[in-house]
Amino acid sequence: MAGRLKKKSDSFFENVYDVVRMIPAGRVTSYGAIAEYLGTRGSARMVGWAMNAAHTQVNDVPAHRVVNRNGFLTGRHHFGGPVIMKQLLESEGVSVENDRVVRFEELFWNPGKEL
DNA sequence: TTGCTGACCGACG
DNA sequence: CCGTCGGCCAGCA
Repeated sequence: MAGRLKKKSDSFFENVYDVVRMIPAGRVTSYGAIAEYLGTRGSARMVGWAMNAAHTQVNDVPAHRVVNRNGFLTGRHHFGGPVIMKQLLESEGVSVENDRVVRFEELFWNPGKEL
């Protein structure tokens, strides 16, 4: 069998999407945490940029569960609406106030730790 | 092809 | 305390 069971991520983006999809509902993570899990801690920017490309993906990428290190919804403007991200999070039971995730530290999901 | 940008993070002064 | 800069990598003109 020639090989690869899974295409092992042709792109760095695929890796990011895979991690983001693993985030359980009602939980949130940060760009840096994903980057660190992928082994590229310094490339946290690419994680955010991957989210931008995620919009082109047919698969549902819960990018709304990804926030910055402070728990602020930095990318809320990229969902097609400034309140979409907030509503999605609240729909999953995550309280968002002042563009910030309430009890972010409690809801924080570490991909390298939880897995 | 080269160069710029980008939803971040951490360090430094 | 707050402002600024560097780093990382991939997509796009």
